[in-house]
Amino acid sequence: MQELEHDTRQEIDPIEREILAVFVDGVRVLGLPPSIGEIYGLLFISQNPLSLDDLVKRLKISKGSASQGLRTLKGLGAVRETKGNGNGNGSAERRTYFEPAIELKRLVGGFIREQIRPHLDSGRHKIKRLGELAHEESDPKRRKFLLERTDRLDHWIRNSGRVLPIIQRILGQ
Amino acid sequence: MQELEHDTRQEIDPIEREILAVFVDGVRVLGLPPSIGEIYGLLFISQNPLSLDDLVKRLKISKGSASQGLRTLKGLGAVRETKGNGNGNGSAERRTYFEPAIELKRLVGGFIREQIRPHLDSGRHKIKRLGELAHEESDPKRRKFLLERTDRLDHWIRNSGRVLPIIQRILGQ
DNA sequence: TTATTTGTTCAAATTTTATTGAACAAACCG
DNA sequence: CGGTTTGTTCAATAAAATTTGAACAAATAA
Repeated sequence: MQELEHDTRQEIDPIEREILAVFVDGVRVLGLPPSIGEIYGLLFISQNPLSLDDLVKRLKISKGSASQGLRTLKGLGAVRETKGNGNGNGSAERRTYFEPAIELKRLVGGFIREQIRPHLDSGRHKIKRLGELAHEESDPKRRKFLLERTDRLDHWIRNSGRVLPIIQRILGQ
Repeated sequence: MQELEHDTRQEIDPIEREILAVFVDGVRVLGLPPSIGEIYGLLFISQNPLSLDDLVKRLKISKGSASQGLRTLKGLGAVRETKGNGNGNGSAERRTYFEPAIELKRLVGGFIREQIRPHLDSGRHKIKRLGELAHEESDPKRRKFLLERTDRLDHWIRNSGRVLPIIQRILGQ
């Protein structure tokens, strides 16, 4: 079957290249790999949904990278799938197309859910356990000190948890 | 000169080991290397200030790592120097000792100042430039779309900036 | 049925980041 | 002065994270 054109020029022009760079920098701050910044960035500046294959061709990355990157982005709620005719004509299409979620609220929510909450939760558990261990310290002075410090850690975690919904509320406009 | 004992036992016991692990995990989330988590962690659970040499011996890390880690932590405002007699006896001491800043407010403030603000600022500049580039796009439809998107990026950055002082306020108790 | 398209997985290769350790400098001591 | 202590720097090395690409599976088509 003949490949139809649908805004999938091959080359990435200079302004696109710069936008991608901004996203690569952005996701690095969040602890995500460059390929994810490129994938999300290209979706962000594309007027039509793109398929995995489009990403591979235009970004010149491997299918493996594209597949894993899309999985992560889906997990973050940062991309949506639009099954079928993403190419705009009426033909049947079984390929999956992707478009970016561009509402900051949604992006932040996904990041908090996937990357922050799990760490806070596991942190809370570990610190709870630390408190128990501290109780077993034999030297009373040392025990008091350790309990003080584990208690402080506990406060840190609690306060961090409290701040998240507020962040979401402020960014959700 | 004879080395005096001042709570600088050589070995790290199991509870200390676990606390260090919590800090190593914690700083990884912030994009900092493990050695920094270990250094801050050991200071956090020490009842006396420690010298660079104490860190090297107890954590079994190189002098280079300890020196660079301490520099980063100082830059973040996460450790303070206490020049001179950190060992508690009255003897003259020219070695520098370090203690951790344990107020969450201060830690968060330092992190925002050193790691978040600079990225937001450079992001703002890059995005401003992207907007200018988008104006030069020749295809009117494409230009409109790109301006829409760069404008959205601009809003993201602005909102992110707005949230920081609020975070600091909430965590500052 | 076989051939083709679409996408996933994961071991190996690559790239990036962190750590080491030796050379160096500065400050103090005798 | 020479010797020692304290700490920094940075090129080389080690370790960790990312990316590739080939093997594989599932779904459709012929």
